[in-house]
Amino acid sequence: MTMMRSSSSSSSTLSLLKSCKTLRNLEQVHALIIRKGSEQDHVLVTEFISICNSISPKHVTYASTVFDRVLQPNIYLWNNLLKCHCTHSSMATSINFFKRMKQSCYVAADKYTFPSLVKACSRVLALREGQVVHGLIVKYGTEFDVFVGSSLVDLYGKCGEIVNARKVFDEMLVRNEVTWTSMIVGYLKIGDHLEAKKLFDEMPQRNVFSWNVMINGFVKSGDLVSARVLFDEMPDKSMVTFDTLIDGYAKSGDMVSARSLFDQSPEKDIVSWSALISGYAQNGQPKEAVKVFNDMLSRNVKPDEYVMVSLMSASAQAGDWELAKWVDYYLSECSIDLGQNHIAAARVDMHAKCGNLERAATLFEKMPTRDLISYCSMIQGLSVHGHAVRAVALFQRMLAEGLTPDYAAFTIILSACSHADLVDEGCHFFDCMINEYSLAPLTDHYACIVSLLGRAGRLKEAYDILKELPMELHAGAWGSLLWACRVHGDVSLGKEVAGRLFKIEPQNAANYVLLSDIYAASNQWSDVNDVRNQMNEKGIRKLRGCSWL
DNA sequence: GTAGGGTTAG
Repeated sequence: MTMMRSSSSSSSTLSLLKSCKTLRNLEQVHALIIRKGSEQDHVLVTEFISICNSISPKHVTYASTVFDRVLQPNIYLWNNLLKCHCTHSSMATSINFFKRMKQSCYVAADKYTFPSLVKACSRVLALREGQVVHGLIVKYGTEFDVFVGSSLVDLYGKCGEIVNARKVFDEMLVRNEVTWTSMIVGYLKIGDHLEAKKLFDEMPQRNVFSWNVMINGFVKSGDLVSARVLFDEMPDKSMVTFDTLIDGYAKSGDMVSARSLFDQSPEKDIVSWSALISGYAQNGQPKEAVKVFNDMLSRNVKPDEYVMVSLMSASAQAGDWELAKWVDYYLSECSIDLGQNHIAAARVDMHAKCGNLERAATLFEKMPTRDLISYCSMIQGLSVHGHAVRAVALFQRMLAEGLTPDYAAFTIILSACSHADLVDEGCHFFDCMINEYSLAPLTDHYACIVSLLGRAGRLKEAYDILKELPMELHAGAWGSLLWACRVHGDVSLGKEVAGRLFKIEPQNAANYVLLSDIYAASNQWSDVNDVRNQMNEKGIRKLRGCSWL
């Protein structure tokens, strides 16, 4: 403050302003501006707004109040606060602010006004609003500015309006790397990799963005070979370049390449660590994921929400109760926003899969709103740990809350019923799936319902469900029905079912053995012999329990 | 005399 008092000229206030790092600093300089009667100093207020914007998105309102005290804001001021709104507020807020600006008789929009406004539209793919802005751009005569043009190419490209994007691009008088890159993004967006690559090869200058965009385009389309070729050609790779390809390898399941590139990467940022951890978790190597996570901690890299979600998924898969407890504790201590549904759902899922059902239930109930994902995590947790009745009750509650179950939700509830022989409930949900939610059951759903009916001895009902379906898709369900026929000694249905199974999987010894057992159980020894002869004729050998290890 | 804009990754 002593330093502030001694400063008298506007330029020293300006440099003080530039050195502000926190809201507290800003407030102090703000007080100084007021005391010195500089509230109408356009340069100072412009800088103030810009600093507000860079310190935190939350300070847009603060910037607005300072702006509102300026009697005749000039174009710099309007444009600067418009930019704040465009980067942090909703598109509607930004457009409303722009309307206020248009009504002000002191200023006219210029070429600096529009790029951020177009970006506000492109961010939310608001094509209609973007087109209106494009009209204004022409009206104000700013369409030949390279920044304005690039923003329009970006808007149309991101909205999939490739013809309009190209039209703007072709009509521009000056194009730079950003213009070309935006055009390439447009072609990649509609999946035209050939045209994208053509532009990439044609463009006079490339920067790091252009390379990364093109590499990412190949990665997204699954063409990791082309991505790698470009990667190896690229002169000055950035962190993003490594991140993109490491993540591409990890998502495609090629953890060997992902790991090797990660090890080559000169620095490792949070995105690379996250890609590797998530890759191991998604590819069934939870232990490896945890190892990488520990390695990351030991290098003092702070995990973020992406990393924590992957780590929770790994803990859930590994069923590692101790690890789950530690992760839970870590989450409660760190600054990650635990209110987000996908994080809460992952947390519930982790505890449920690790068998800590009470903790899962507590977290589940504490969620402000429960979505389908978190319900399913909780229901599945109850089901696999033997609480089918609670699982059914929770499923009912989910329906009562008005959530719409999908295929996966029905698989979970039918399998819960099937594990606990809840026949009536299972039949009810199966019926509900078809008639109330208009979902045609898939293989897994048929397998659950048939095994459920079969174990309950309701063989005819199971048969009636299956007989109308294309057999090839449901061999498993037919097999489970045959098993039920053996358990309940139904010879005639067993013969019928086995006959069908022999047609679609003639080499599966288990079906012959089951039929032969069915005959044997009712003392039809000549039929037993017939089945054995059939097996011999077809050269099928009964598989003995064996292990390759 | 002094100020401002557009393109990439999980």
